[in-house]
Amino acid sequence: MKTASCITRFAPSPTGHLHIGGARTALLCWAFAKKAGGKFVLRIEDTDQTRSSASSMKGILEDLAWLGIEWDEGPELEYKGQTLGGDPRDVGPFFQAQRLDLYNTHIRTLIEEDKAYPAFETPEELEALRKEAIATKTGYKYNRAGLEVPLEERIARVDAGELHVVRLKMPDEPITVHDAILGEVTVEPEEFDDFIIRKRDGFPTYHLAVVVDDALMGVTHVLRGQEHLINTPRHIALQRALGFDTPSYGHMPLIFNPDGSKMSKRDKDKLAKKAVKEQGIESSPIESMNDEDFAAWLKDKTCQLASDDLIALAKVLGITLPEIDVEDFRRAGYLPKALNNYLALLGWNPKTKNDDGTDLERFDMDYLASHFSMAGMGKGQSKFDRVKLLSFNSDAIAALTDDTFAEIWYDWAVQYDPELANRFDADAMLTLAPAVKTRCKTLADGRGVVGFALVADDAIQYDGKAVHKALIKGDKKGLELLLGFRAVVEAMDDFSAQAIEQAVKDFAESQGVGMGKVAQPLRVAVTGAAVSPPLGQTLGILGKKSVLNRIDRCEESVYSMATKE
RNA sequence: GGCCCCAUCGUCUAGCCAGGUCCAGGACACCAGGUUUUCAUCCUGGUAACGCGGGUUCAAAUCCCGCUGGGGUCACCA
Repeated sequence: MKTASCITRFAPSPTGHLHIGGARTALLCWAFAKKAGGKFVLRIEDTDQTRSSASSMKGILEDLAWLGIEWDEGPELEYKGQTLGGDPRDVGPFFQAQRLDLYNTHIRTLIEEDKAYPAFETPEELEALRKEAIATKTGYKYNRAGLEVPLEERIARVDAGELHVVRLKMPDEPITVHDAILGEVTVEPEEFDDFIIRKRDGFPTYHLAVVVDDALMGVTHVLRGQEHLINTPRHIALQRALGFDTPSYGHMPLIFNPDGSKMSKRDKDKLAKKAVKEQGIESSPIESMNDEDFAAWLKDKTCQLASDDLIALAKVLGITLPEIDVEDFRRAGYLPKALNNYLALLGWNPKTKNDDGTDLERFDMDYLASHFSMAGMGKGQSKFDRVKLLSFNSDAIAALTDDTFAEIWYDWAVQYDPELANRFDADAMLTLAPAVKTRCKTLADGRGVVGFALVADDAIQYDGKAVHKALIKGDKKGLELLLGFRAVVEAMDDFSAQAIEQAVKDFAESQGVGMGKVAQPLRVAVTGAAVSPPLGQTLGILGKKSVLNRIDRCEESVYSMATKE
């Protein structure tokens, strides 16, 4: 095995979509490796047979690839004509379930060297002991009963095929973690018991697998969430028992919701359940689910819906689900660039000034890969501020060229908003691009900006207030100007945005009024509202015929409103 | 509850390690004004924080202690 100067890894368990917190961990691991000129390894921790799934694994790989967090080694994935992953150092496989022999070899060694031992208690027995400990308010610790069994008997029982777990004999000494972010953290031996390294089902526990794999894959730096800090002394003990080197550790602070709660996938279900109750819905409003399952889901606080069902439900309820998984952010129309930038900044700071003296906050993946350093890592937990992310995202969208925006928007729509993609093809979206780009914070927002073009000419809902203000108020000058300009439109051959703008300007001048006097009635007439993209673009998107239709329809609607008064 | 980690504007943070240049800087949000045919963009300005209490020191956001608060963890999950 060849060991590079720096090898980091991201090791998700394939039990669901990639959580946004996981994405940040992966991003910083990636950045750390890139900066050091090392390698970033992806490993799949699928030792929990009951919860792991191949589809989750695939989803996580795709999410990472979409973000642009490319792994040098690991499971292979074809993405946009590129192959990610591979095994150039021959350290695979990268699925823990395929590495059982490796783990068992090491476990056997530990047992032979009397550093680990089989234990025969059933989960039920241990649970009883644990409950007793809680009842008497003493901390629970495994009582080492497995060690009481004479060695020969242990061997005999194992050989006889009796179900057992294997536990590590924890050393009776304090263990210090030298953490790159938090400094030295020492934990006393009383805090640990002989934890399980192999389960009854023969699979290693996370602790054993992670230590063996990190060592065998040559991992030099482990960057992970702070929830693992207490595990690290266990891992160090395991490394010492196995004769492995201890890698450098860095435990980064966790990310929370703005209200301080954990960012959990369940938040989505929670919100949906609340909306269902508020709206008094009693039977399943979506086809893919029957009433029975719906009721069961509603009743059980911990019950989670499949992603597709949840999305369908949210649509019916008219609610926006909170984004928690990378997949949610993709669907909502965030750009990887903005998401990565925001994520990196959540807990890491480049500590660099821009030329104008402000702090550097906006940077891309190249910058991260060439400037990331542990020195910039913060220690405090942070809250996920969607509003700031939205700001990053709108800026990233606005900075796109029209061509790129149209391409990205179209691809997004094909995948997440087919209705939109049907109404506007890629060329139409290019026409829309200048109008939409600066007006949407996410790709999903784009729909709202061009909403006026999505309804049929005879289906426009006129905003009474806007109609009144622009067309009726005063001496009906608004309506007169509108009808006057209708003739101009009819005579136009070139119906481009520029030509329209010019025509409006010329017409206003000829009538001796300000541009607004012509523009607003026109805007209200064709969109139904007082707000829309610039007139040239608005009319251009609709096309000449549609504009004339809408002006006529508006005229009728004004007469009917006037009659009512 | 035990153990462990953390603590600067509403939020993310710079400053803290090597105390004075900090009546604390930036970003997002918010408020006001300007540009604009509306909206958005953009520009200008503004409001806003060192959790509390002790120490050490000529001097503390920065060092020490306590408290409070937040978080993690205590699985045959990872």
